[in-house]
Amino acid sequence: MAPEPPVLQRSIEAAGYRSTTARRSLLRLIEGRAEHFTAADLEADVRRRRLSIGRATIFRTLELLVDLRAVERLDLPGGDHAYVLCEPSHHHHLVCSSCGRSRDIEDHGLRAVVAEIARQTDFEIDEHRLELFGRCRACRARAATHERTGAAAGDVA
Amino acid sequence: MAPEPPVLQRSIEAAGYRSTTARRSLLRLIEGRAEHFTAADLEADVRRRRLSIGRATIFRTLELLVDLRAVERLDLPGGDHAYVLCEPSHHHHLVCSSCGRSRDIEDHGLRAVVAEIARQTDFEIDEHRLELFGRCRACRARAATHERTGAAAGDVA
DNA sequence: GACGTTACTGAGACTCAGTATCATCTGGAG
DNA sequence: CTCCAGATGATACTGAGTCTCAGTAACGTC
Repeated sequence: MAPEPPVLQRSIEAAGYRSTTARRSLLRLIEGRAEHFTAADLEADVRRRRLSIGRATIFRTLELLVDLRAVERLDLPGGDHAYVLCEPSHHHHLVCSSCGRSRDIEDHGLRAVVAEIARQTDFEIDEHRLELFGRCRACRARAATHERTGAAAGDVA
Repeated sequence: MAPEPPVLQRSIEAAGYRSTTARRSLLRLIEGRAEHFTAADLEADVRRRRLSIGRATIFRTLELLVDLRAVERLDLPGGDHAYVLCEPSHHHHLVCSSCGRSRDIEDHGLRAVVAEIARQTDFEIDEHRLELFGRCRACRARAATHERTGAAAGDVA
């Protein structure tokens, strides 16, 4: 939860893109988010802060960040799309379906599994995507507490 | 990999749903597809054969089949959704990005990887999705042949 | 076979994410 | 300061998927 430096902005500049007001604002908003968010969330954020940034620009910026691998687009179980800030290396995501936070996860033997599948099926696998959904420790703890104290079963969305 | 009997229809009936004309037609169309397909593909099919089935019904039927786990919805790398006919057990998909065919794949050690991730992150993982994309043997062979000549002795089907 | 219940249906309006177009603006190199 | 490609925002558009609702048909019962 450290207030991140403008790391996204540097990636953008390093890649030769212009540093514009719209982009800077969006990057700041995105960097402030711990959880995954949808394009609509981001748009709402923009409106709330009275920034005048067009919808198109929001999508363009997200696309840009996805290209730079600074943000990844993920497919939630419901079928919606969301974005998460992440490290620009190959990895996967573990998303807490209760609080929405996500964390990057490394290989953990997956590479071997994929290789094995490739061998057995005789496919040349050039892309794989693993997405995991569950509940993090904090959320489980919170749920347990609520149950015990008999707080009127408030489940969150 | 067998010339399917109306197995989908049986699932529908077994689950207590009605066997209607619209459903039967759709099921036949779906069972005739080896590759993954989008809702739009299916709709085009319907139109081509002059069947009068509403868009809503197409989506409703797909949803039904997804519920029955007879069909799975998958997220293609481009972000579109597609559906594939599949076994009603937990498994994953390996999709050939060249010919579009997909095949179900089993565990191959993935379960262990997921368990390991759960242990290390202290998440309670209740859903995971692995999708693999690549090129199947046949397509690789075909590509190689085309490169070498213009047409040669074809194996494959 | 006729009947009644109710699940299912098609048409079409609607929503909402994402894209395309285009006239205007602006960052930053020179 | 000048210049212009790259960026922007307004707006129209697209296309997937949903909702509604009046009408239809499947199927158990008599």
